[in-house]
Amino acid sequence: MSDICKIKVINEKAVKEVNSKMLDNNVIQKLSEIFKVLSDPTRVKILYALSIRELCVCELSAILGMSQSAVSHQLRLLRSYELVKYRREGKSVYYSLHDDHVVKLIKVGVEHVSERYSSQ
Amino acid sequence: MSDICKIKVINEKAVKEVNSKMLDNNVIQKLSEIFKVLSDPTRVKILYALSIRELCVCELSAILGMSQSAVSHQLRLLRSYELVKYRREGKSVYYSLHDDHVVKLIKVGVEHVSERYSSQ
DNA sequence: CGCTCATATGAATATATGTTCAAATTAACA
DNA sequence: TGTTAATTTGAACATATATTCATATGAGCG
Repeated sequence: MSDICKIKVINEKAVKEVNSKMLDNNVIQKLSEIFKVLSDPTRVKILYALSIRELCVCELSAILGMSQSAVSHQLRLLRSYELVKYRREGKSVYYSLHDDHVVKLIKVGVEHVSERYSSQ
Repeated sequence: MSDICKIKVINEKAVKEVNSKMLDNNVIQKLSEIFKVLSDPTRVKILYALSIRELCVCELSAILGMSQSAVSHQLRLLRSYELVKYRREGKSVYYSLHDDHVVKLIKVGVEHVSERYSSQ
């Protein structure tokens, strides 16, 4: 925070240009938050699974090969971001996607990954 | 890992269906990795800034209001994922985007965020 | 060469986070 | 109502990670 580089002329131009076009801090924040949610394999699997069909915690834990507790913790997080919703049916709680915004992101991500690790 | 739920009939059907349609583990892994890169506000800012124009470390640190060291550490990470490339010009090192795959992701993310926090 | 500026790097620290374990809810059902 | 199954929750632990500080590298320049 102290040692900012000394070059003046060229910098100011570039810095000002970029600053004027930079995304709003609030948007950046929300953006990185949503990416953080998707930065965990378990959560991506859960969301993708739910994009196929509604599932209860038990089924999810079987699909993921993980403890119900771990799955439940992740579902709690996904709930807090309003990415999933749930309904109770007897003893089971069925989860589904709140909407399909996130699945779009995942699909674009899949494209990115494929383009990166196949042709190139 | 021990207590998988006891319901048999309904589950097997759902579990099998989802498992058959589930994304490859390798893809999931790579997917969450790229999302993890984007899960930090600083890195998103860097990538977005570089999508506007080529910048040296010094300019980036001015734009972000962060120490050169912190920026350099993040650039190193972005380099390791081949998201940015660089060229030396005298004492400065100029960074630019390796390609624009990631910017696509960021832009879809921005759409997601806007749709989420404006209309709804 | 010695000096300075731009950048990189390594160690250290503080903080965040994913899973496990144990215990608590909640609903069905006999 | 007492038992069991499905889920949730809280604490704890281990691991990851973003930034800082100090130092190293590397290029220009006198």
